[in-house]
Amino acid sequence: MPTDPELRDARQRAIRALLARSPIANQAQLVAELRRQGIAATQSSVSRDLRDLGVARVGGRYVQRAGPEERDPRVAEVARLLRSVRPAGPYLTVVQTAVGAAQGVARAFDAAGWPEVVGSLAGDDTIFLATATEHDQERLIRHLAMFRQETE
Amino acid sequence: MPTDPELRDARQRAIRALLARSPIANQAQLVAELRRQGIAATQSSVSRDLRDLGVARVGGRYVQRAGPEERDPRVAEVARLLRSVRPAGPYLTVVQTAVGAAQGVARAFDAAGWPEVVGSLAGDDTIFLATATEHDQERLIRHLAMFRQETE
DNA sequence: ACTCGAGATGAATTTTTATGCAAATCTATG
DNA sequence: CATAGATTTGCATAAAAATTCATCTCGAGT
Repeated sequence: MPTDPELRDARQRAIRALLARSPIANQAQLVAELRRQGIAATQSSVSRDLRDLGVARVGGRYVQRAGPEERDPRVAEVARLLRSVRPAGPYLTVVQTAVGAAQGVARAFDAAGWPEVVGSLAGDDTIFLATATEHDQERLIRHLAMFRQETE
Repeated sequence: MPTDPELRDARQRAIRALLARSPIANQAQLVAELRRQGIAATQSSVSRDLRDLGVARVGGRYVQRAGPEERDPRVAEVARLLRSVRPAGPYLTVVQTAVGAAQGVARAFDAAGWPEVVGSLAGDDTIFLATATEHDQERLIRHLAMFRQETE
């Protein structure tokens, strides 16, 4: 039983590639396709991968989202104002922004309508974001990371 | 056990409204929310509704799609060239277009990348679209209907 | 080297979702 | 009305997906 994060990433990339080529009906089929590429995997792992990748299941099919929700343009506008994103326990995430920008950034987050955010509170250069579960926090941080990248 | 199509539509509208307000984790919860609005429903019906509405489940939550896939702008461009859409048996759908437009329209369909379309073949004013299942055909026709509407 | 903690994994299980089927209701037609 | 056909529905069940749990691997720190 390998515990290699690289294998995991390789598998997830393979899944992305497979879904990009054509939609897939269920996880068992995905496991079979991976196996044909020489990638061993179980339904358990694939289930977790699909969650991590944010893949959507629509009408009984897995499809890649173009990310209209993940890369909200209103958030992209304020991306350069982001300074840091850090979890504070499993349910609260603290975002630091440029001085005076927190209110505006928080409004952009609200506009994005990320489902994992239960509520937000903005000060001057700090935003508190509350999420309901640890998974939600992970998802939120992943969303935010997409915008952080372009500021580095 | 009512068999009323209006109740069905009302339920589906209620589901849309609920999802617009906030994402929902599973169908049982959806049934409960509906019941609180006085709408009786079973998990069976809700399952079928979600399929019919094209609602996506992402990361363990049902979310409304903004329809990036359903209302592809490349298809919208050629919408006025559409003349008719008719099923020919459960797996083949025949689209009539303006004379000479079939090739271009078919290219737009391909670009849209609708997952339910297995393959397409375009003549001069006719396109054949092959789908794998009856459900897929229904979905395809629903997709096409969205563009037909604006031509009427 | 040894121990500890943090992921990652698969088998088994639970939970959730989809569907086969028969009953019920509506529509169209004679 | 009576009847046939088309749809919708719920129940029971099958199918699929998520999660629990024990285990394994890798590294950091001692």
